[in-house]
Amino acid sequence: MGGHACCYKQKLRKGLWSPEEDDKLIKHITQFGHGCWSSVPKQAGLQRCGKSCRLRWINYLRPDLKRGTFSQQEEDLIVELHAVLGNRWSKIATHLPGRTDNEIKNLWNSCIKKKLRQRGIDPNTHKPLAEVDGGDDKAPDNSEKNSGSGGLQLPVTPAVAIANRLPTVDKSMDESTTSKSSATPTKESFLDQFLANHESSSTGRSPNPMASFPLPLLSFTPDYGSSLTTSAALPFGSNPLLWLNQTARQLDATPELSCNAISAAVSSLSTSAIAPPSCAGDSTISNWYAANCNNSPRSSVNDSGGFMLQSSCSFDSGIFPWSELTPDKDVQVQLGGETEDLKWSEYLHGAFPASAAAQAQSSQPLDGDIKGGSQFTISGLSIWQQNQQLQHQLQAPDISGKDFQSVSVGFQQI
DNA sequence: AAACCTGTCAACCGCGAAAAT
DNA sequence: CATTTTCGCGGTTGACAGGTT
Repeated sequence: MGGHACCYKQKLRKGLWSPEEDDKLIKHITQFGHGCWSSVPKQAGLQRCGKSCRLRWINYLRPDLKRGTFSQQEEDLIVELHAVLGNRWSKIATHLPGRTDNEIKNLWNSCIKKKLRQRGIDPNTHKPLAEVDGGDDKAPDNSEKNSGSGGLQLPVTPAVAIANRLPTVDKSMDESTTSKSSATPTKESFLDQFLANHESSSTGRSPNPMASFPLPLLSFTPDYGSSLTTSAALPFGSNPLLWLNQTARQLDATPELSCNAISAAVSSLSTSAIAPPSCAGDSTISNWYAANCNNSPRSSVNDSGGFMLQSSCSFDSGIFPWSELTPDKDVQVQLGGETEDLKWSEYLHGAFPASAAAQAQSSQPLDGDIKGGSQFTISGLSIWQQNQQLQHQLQAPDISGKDFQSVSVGFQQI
């Protein structure tokens, strides 16, 4: 195998990352942002190429990553999105907050494909295997196979049924944020709006974080095992909090509405960030990092099968960039209409490894090429503990409608 | 107990697009 | 406008762990 030209030239390290390297990278990025990736390794003192640093950060070290097993609803959503978007993993990943394209790609190749085949569905075309010649492993060509233009429409999965009704999916559609409004809420308009909302949220700066609620789509996917019913779907434009309350009542009356369904719903209430998992009652990133950021992924996986409730914290949908933060600058934190003053340095102490925080207090940004992409929204971390409580409620195996109502109250507080 | 098989996942590679020069 | 650099994406590889024979 060849290597990167830059790796050859500079004899850079390859392969697995050591904890020390991770530490360096985290410290550097939490202080200065990534800026130009090619300059990161030099500035962080790493013998890696910038590409490798970027990958490590995006796929493993970012604090807003949701780790652990995929829920059934997440898998369903991936299947649905794959039927529409094909192997555009990064696009699909934008609809699953806290998941990386690499993670989704791996899941698809190792798990979902097999499951679909076992159900007699061709994973590439999303059509019954019997109807697919050869069943080869070529990725779907969205603009052709899924457009459903002409020819006999064979029985297909709900996902491809929807996809077939869509206009040709091409790049221009991906980038479009315009949504077609329809007087009658057909499935087509549902999906159109779903995608439009997701596309707008995929920028990380969606004005309406509720726009990416996945339920309407999931409600069409009984074949994939979703336990959601149409009645549990959130109508677009409705108030999610009202929906939560209403669904809470349904829960009491409908115990078969599974916890997973709820988790999938609530997990999409905010698309911007994920609270680090497995740290209930111990809510610092340093602890989370100690528990999760090592080179033994198998030991760091949260196997609860549940989901991680998201806060409004994000490195990508930031309120202010790192470069604008000075160590003792007072920041105002929005908490559901209330503002809370705290010092940035205190905040760092509470949220990051002490060493990184200490360095942050004594350092200034390296140069002016820090990009907006390395921004950090402070509000989410400050409400972390609230999220931990909500996580506890939502991860309970037999969640009740009463619990769900308290979740709704919790969101109102957020 | 050893060899083999299988699944998972982090990381690498090459390419194209976008941005910078 | 051409060239170079940087970034992001999707495909692929290889290490590792656990299971099976």
